[in-house]
Amino acid sequence: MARVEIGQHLGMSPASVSDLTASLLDEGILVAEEAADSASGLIRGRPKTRLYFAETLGSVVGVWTGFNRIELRLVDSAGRNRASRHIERPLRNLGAEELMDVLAGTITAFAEESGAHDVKAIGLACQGYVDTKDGIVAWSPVLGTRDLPLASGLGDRLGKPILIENDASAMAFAITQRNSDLRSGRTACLMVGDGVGLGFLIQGELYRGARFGGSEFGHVRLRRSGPQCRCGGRGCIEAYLADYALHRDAQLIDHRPAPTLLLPSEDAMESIVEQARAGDPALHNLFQAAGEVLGDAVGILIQTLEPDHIVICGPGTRAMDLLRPSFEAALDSQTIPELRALAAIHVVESSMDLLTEGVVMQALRELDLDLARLRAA
Amino acid sequence: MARVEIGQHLGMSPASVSDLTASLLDEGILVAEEAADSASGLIRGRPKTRLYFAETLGSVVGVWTGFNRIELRLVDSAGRNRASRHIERPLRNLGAEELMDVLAGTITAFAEESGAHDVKAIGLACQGYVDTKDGIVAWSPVLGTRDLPLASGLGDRLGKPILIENDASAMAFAITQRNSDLRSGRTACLMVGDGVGLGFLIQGELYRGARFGGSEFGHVRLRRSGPQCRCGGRGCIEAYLADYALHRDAQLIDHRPAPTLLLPSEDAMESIVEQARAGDPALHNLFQAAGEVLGDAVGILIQTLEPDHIVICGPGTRAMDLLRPSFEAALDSQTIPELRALAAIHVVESSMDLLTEGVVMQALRELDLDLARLRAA
DNA sequence: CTGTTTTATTCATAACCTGAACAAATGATC
DNA sequence: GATCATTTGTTCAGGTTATGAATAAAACAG
Repeated sequence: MARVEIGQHLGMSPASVSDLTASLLDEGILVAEEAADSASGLIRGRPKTRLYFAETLGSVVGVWTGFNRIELRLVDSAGRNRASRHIERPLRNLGAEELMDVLAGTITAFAEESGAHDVKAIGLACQGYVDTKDGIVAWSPVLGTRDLPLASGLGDRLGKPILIENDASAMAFAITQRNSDLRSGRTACLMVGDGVGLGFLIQGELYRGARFGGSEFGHVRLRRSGPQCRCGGRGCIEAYLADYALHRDAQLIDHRPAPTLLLPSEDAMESIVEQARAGDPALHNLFQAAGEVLGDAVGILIQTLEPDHIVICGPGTRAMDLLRPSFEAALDSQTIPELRALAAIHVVESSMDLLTEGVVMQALRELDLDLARLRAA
Repeated sequence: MARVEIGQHLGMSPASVSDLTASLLDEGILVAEEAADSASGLIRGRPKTRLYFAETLGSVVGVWTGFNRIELRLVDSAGRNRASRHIERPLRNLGAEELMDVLAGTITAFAEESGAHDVKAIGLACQGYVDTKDGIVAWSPVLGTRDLPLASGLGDRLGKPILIENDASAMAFAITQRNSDLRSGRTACLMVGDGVGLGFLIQGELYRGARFGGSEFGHVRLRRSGPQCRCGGRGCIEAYLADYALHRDAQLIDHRPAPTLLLPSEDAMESIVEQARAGDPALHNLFQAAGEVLGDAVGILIQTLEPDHIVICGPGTRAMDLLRPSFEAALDSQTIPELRALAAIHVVESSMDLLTEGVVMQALRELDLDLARLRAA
């Protein structure tokens, strides 16, 4: 970003920006563009010199822990992706200490094999209600324990600051960071995949509820006596829309094999979608019911929060064509048209690896703030 | 509030507060307490001298427009209540121009008979989705028209700035202004009365959705084929809990007379509640079903927003004893216990006249900002 | 009457941002 | 290719705002 643009974003005069950036450049925190790329073409005037964060300020590891998978990503302080990989590893039946040992070991091994010796912080996205201030997983559908002090546990093992975030919030953050339109006003990101989660942002900042967590919108009960959900309740939004729910119901319809690793693979889900597209009426009904629930869910969001943007994202968007007719019918039937019209609905195809991007971005931001604090001292 | 307290609230040093308040005292905007009230008792040290807004800076009229009633209140710039009254007047079948004529006439008459010649602004609370920035009623369950430019229409007639707010938001604001606990964290105020509305506050500031309106939570559909709602939909929260809904169903049970003025009076509602308390099983069931819906509604709020405080307010709290058993059962059955435990639930008995207090407070605040702008210029 | 406690004020100072003028770097034009 | 227009970035003096430290003021305690 060039100095003028920074000024416009912050509502500051160019003079101030120049002043502040000069000292940051001196300290090596920022680096100026090598310029002379020319080929700028038709713009008159002195060309902008963009400023970047130096890439030598340390790197950050972003981690997503799923039901049976760990996604890892290494990013340097300039925001460039340095390495990423994922590991199949069931985490379901581990005790608290064991879980943290496995995570710490995996992260250390990943950093080493990526040749990163300057890891400054670790960002972790996980399912459930996360106390983002104290780094505690207050409740999770996949962990047996509750009030798990994940940040301090990993911090003790790795000796680095740990940032924890709900996975849907992390994805919502990544998506809004990529699309500046979504950073103005209120944006509700509904992530459909392994589960259903909501990340809600006001003017680009993640909404925080009590204990500084996000939302457990996926476990809102839509149908009093609906299907079983893994949270223990019945009729939750998730119990219709999550991969595990769709696969469970598909198994009853056509006796396909149960997933080998507890949760269905992407291939297994694709196969359900393909067969439904090919015309299998029972599977088609499955997606019709899911679409209806999605419409009801978005309807609740509109009537309650009246967001400017609603984003439907996550692997579940793979079946959006099958969901759409019943989704739109349900949405229209339950919202006041004048209010419905105020919300723009976006479908963003995104896989789970966007999650690590989200937590990395947040961890980098925290790092920046730390830098600011260091400089102040 | 004393200077020290102002400093604590604003996170400023006493020196700065002293400096700023001195100039405001000079200009006559603030007035210092006459002190020497003594009787302070056990506190050592120099006694605080509280500062108040002068009462000579003009007054504000707060108005609530209901289905068949107009509530009015006159408050001076010191925040003291000067006059209030209410008028029975059906507003339902008026056209836009006619409605604004009636309102303007009523407000002028009220100000005159109260001897207020220094009315500086008017705050108006009304049902429906209100664009608080442009002063437009985008949608309302009681008005035929949509996108009614109420603020500019009344502004033209009265020649004064008009502030419009959703009625539930106005009541929520008044309640949080009275109880400082509710101004920290996130507070969801569910107002049950003529209709059902939600005012949601984050750190004491009203949440604004798209077009700067609030929430139409009362028209979230809880039951797919539930009872008819006045919004045109079916199974809305309001269609179970609002006075008109309870009275409509009570009429079917015991053939009581229809309300004379479209909406049931407080007496009529009291009589239903009394008979249910006395043991009428069908009426008792009515409140049981309503309590269940209230529990589901609060459950959605907890799972979606995870507020620190939930306030149930409005005339509907008159039957809280009847609602409570099914309310708590429904709430517990649909929320994750760990999340349920994070929200404190308060029941605040409040009648509709608290609404005018809410809009007056907001209008006064706007006036203060205007003052600040004037001083700056 | 002196000491303690809390509130409020004074004042020099530091931090921060800004407008205005100016320098720099490019495209456009004749 | 010299000059002008246009946009970016810098320098600098000055204004606003908040602050810490010292001090005064107003009460109670013993």
